[in-house]
Amino acid sequence: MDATVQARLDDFIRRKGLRRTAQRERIVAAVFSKDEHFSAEELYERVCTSATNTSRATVYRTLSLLVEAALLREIDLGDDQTTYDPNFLDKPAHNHLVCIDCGRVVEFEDLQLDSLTAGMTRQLGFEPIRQSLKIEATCEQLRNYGRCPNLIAARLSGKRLRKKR
Amino acid sequence: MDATVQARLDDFIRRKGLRRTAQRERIVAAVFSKDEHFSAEELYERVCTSATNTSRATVYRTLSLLVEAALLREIDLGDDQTTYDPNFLDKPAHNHLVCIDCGRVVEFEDLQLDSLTAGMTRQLGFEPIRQSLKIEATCEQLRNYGRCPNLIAARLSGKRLRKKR
DNA sequence: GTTATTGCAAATGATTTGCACAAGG
DNA sequence: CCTTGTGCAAATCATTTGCAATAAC
Repeated sequence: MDATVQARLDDFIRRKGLRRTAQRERIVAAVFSKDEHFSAEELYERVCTSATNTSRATVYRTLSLLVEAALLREIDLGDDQTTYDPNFLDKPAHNHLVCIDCGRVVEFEDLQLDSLTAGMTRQLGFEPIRQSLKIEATCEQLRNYGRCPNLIAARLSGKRLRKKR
Repeated sequence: MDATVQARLDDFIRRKGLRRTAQRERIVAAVFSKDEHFSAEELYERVCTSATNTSRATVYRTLSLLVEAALLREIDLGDDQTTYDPNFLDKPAHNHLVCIDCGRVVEFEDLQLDSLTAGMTRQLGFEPIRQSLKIEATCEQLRNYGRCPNLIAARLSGKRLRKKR
């Protein structure tokens, strides 16, 4: 876990008078151990091993705290569960490309995009706070070569691709 | 209801071998009677008067059909219900600005934005299909004058502003 | 007459919450 | 101690679904 995250977290805990518990430590560690997106359920599975008992309720409650502390962002990828993104402290306005075919999610930033949308927002009489661009696309690799490494990897790991109700 | 919508709908009904029922007619009429966004529940209330009986299930089922027929689009405005947008036949890639303060939703298009994102998508190895930009912003009017006509109107009509769980 | 459609009520599934017990400071 | 945090199970809430009754074609 990054020092910036640690510092911000300590500050948040102090300001809000929160307590340090084993569950929270474990959840926070799991959240920031990689910088991939995850769902609450995926996090729960990472954190609730046979040895350590952590309930879903606590996972959800801790996630809310981290979002409130601005250490984590909620994003909507079009499925029916919230996706959390631990990887944006140094990327204030990042956007997502979701592949309809292979499920890959690509994160990107673009200054030109940001200034374009900021200008539009002000023109409309608002002050921009946050933006998210979601691009849905198809995979050229899959179309041209009939296969895509990501799709194969996803199937092997049983990862959810897109679970629309 | 617009002739294009009617034609597309007729075509869809024919192709899929669907039947014309009183419920569907009523729902479709309600959907396209204005070009405002709505939730399934709002539509249900518009359509289920004392005289005519229409169940939520049928409303949901018809909404799915209309989305499948590409006559309606589902959008996510950050609350916990799907919002439907009947007003996009002539606006393929429209985007939304949601005001955190006054709840106003402004729809807009921008060709520059579209070509920018299309270029980025292709560079990443995908073919763009659909995009949605959601900008969250604060209301300058409210900040500068202490009030915003939209907020007042929304409160009077009891309209949902942002219902985050 | 078939086959699609409806309404109802029950099911689903992610998330939240009430509450009694446990644990941090 | 006193208050915050936890786990559990029950509650929510939008949406979906099974099924028997009904209505298109």
